[in-house]
Amino acid sequence: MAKNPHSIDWELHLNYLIHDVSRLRRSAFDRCIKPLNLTRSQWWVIAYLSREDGMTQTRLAEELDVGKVAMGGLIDRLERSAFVRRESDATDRRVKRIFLEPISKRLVQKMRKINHEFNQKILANLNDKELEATVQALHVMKDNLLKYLDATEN
Amino acid sequence: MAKNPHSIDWELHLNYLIHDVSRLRRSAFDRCIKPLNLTRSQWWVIAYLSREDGMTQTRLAEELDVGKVAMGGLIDRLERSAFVRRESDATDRRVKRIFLEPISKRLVQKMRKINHEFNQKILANLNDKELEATVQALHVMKDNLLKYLDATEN
DNA sequence: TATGCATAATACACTAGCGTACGGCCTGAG
DNA sequence: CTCAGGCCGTACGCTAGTGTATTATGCATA
Repeated sequence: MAKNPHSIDWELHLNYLIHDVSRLRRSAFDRCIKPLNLTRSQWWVIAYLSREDGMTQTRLAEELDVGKVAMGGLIDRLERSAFVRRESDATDRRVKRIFLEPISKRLVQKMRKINHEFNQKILANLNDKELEATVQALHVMKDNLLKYLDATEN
Repeated sequence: MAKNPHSIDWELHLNYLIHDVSRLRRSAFDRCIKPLNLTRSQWWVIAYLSREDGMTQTRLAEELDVGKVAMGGLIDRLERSAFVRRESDATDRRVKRIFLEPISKRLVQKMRKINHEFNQKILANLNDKELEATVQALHVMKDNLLKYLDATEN
């Protein structure tokens, strides 16, 4: 490993690591909740709805930071599996509000527990100082990225 | 923010951060190389081929840690855009070897430069100590994930 | 009131990834 | 030599995300 953390090797290493951890976490978590017949993305939709039932599709898309089209598809599939239902808004006929079906509400507690246990496993062998430094560094990177995206927008 | 780094809030925070940074980096980089008419995944294929031209599809899939099917599709698109070409192996008629077309070879240097500048921007405002701690923590998380995936395999 | 702009959801086309199944080819054990 | 099992690439079907265009509705303003 190169000594200078700003060398090309370090850059690549860090980027690959972030990519890998994110990807591995995704597939590990998907496997973890497979028995519930849910995907990670669908899990998130239910989790957000559990805190505020009856959100708008567009609002949900913004909360999860995903395109409206992607959210529409997610809700299609969740509706097909009867985890969720669409209801037209009474006062604004353009909007459709998404509500959890009872089965999803019953799942939420179980999902939270699974999520917690999963995170415990993944964050094992890390002490507080390391976690803190990591969170801080990732924050800086995120800010840099948002600045970049903002600057090159359009 | 909770004081105990192993609280539920911290877990969520860190996980969202990793997810966000990975996702934002992906879209920022995609935007960054858009002028080259390449996607990030296609970029990686060319980058790996530039170090060893004529790799097997399966080998490439392993290197990039992606399924053989996904790799096949990537190469389809790269071949359609004339960045690479498939050649049947002389001695083993099952395998197809992938070679860079001259245009890709000419792109590699430019891509490396773009990549380096991009990383500089994203890692700005981070000192060596923070980077080091982050790399180490991510390594631990990656190991935990690999262990988990290995244990639940099948 | 009428017009014109903004917004909600959707349609369409694309890239990317996963899992499973399959045909063609190689190879090693008998 | 044969053939059984393994490997290479691919077909198919699925989830998920992107961007752009479209339709219907709401709303503000002239």
